[in-house]
Amino acid sequence: MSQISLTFPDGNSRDYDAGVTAADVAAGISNSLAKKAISATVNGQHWDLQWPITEDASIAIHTMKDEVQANELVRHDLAHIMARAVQELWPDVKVTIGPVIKDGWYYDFDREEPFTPEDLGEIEKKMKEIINLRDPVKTEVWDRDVAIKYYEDRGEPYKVELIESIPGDEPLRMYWHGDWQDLCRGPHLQHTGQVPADAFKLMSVAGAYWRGDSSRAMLQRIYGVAFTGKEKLKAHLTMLEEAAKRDHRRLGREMELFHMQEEAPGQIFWHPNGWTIYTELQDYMRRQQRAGGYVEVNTPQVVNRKLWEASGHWANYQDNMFIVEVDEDHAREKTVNALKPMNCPCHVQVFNHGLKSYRDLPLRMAEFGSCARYEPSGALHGIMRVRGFTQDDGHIFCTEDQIESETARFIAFLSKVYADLGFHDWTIKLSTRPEKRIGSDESWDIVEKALGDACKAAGYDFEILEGEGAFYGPKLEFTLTDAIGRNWQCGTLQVDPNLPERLDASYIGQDGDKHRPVMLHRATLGSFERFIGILIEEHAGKLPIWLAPRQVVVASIVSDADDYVLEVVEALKARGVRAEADLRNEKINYKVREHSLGKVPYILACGMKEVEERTVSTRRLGEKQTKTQTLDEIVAQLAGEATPPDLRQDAPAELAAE
RNA sequence: GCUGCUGUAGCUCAGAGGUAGAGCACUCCCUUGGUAAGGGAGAGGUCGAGAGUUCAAUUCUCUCCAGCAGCACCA
Repeated sequence: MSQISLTFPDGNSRDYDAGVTAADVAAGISNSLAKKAISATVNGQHWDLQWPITEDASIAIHTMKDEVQANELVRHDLAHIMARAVQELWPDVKVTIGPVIKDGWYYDFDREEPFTPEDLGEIEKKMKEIINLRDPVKTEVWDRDVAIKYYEDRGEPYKVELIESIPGDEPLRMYWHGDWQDLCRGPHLQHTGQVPADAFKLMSVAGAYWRGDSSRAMLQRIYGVAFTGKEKLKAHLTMLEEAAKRDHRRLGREMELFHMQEEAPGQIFWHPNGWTIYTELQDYMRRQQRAGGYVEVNTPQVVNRKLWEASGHWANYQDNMFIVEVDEDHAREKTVNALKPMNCPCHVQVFNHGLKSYRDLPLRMAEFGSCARYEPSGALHGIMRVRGFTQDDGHIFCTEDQIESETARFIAFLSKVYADLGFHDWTIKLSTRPEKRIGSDESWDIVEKALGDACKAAGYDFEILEGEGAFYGPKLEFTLTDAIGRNWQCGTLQVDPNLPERLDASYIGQDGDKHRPVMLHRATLGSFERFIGILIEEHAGKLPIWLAPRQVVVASIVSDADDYVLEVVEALKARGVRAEADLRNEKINYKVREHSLGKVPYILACGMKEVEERTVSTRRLGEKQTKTQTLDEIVAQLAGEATPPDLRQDAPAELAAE
């Protein structure tokens, strides 16, 4: 038998018979490692302990201490254990697939009756029994025909379909957890007892389409989360609770920011508090865009279908548009219109009005454009996914040569905005040509390269999303990470030579001929509505003071201080601070509690002592400690702190120390 | 849009085949209290909408609407 050489992480190597398994290798090292081992990495590939190794390779044996591998195996084995538990409880249930996902796994089942929450409890119990059996996990490679016949005989049509979709040259691997069998590419643990029985939880059950195809059967998907230890599960569940506490729908209600009601599904009734955040953010963006060389425009909401036909939206996007037919009794002429789902066609109309010269390019046109999209009902989510929203939209009309510099310029713009808004952790993704596309390969080459080079020139790395571009051009997506680790795609930049063509945009070049400009669609926040949702969740409602709807509440401790409280409020308002008086007949404890829950950044309490000394007792949100400050001092301080970040440097000199 | 669940006072929720209840919030009264809930009284609901079964429906059935979770969608 031939020999192979295996190299260990410490650099040492040893010879083994070809076909040796990682389990044999571990056993050769020590008894305890043989027991503790869960898998190996062989030549960089995650490797089942049972798989034979047939050539020289690097090898590392993993134990539960190797978090990455351990998590994957635990979750993967739990998927099988759950499927086994379900089939032991309900033998008629058909199994499909069960992959590992972030923090856990899911498994899709075909079963007549839905699983109930009580069912989940039973399944969990059964899973723990299976874990305690410490059944060995075994694996074999099967012939295709044998596997298909096996599943046909067992009445598992989904498995048959799966096997049929696996390329013919790939070996089909079977795994057993005890007597229960599943098709699986592995790797898996040594035995079910290696799964920690106290570090997983079944979370929910929901419908999911077979193979993600909405025209196919709806299966029932059970989600679970699992970790390598009990404490980690607990930490995860705590994080979920934290996320629930931050839910912008709940905070929006509690902080009286907005509401929604069934007469206008997917649209927002902004209340004074919420609208303050909105306008503050919009004012900020407007200043940034002016400084960034944009001209601002505003275009119609209700636009005749002729324009949408010309732009291509009527053919490709109609299902998502609100169609507005004007009644003949009320109008001179019956017309069919649509609420604009996007601003771009209207911006081209502005561009087309009057002759444009190459000297006008790049022309950066911005609009806080109110758009309406008929989103599928199931897609709606608070103010994050709505049917009526406003984009911080912009279109840059430029030449192909200017794409790179304009892209670099936009990245710098976006970077400043995100930093001002407190987001320092964000990434760029470059989506390249999809299969279904227009335009020549040469022009795709040029434009994709321009986007990539612009990122590099701006000093940013990017990830490539192969084939994810729009049919007309590649795009950059800007994704930020929030305080609890969630990712939100907000900014975007898309290259579009198509729409100028369709809507016949042109400029006069240096040569005196007409040329076609390229359009860059770009947005920084995406939509104000969604971005405000993100901000609310990012800060758990405790917004930075410049965005906080109510920045200061001045509360009287005794009613004899009321006049002074009003004077303090006026002094703050005169400096542009959003201040309110609370003169209600309540104890200071009550007022502090209420405004703390309302996330007001500052509470200034005034009793007779403050009246006599012309001071206030300052309490910052979340701090127990209060501080006595003179009226002048607190007014100057708050006027400084409440200034938007982009205006800070212009703040009066007295605030420079802030 | 699909599957499942849900819809009772402004909010959070309880309840039953015989036309409703709690806490908080709200209004009024007492209380002027020093940093996360002082006390008392009062007002407030076509039980999501429509139809059906029934002597009787908010409760049971059906349809619709909306919300929640997931899936699909997000040219």
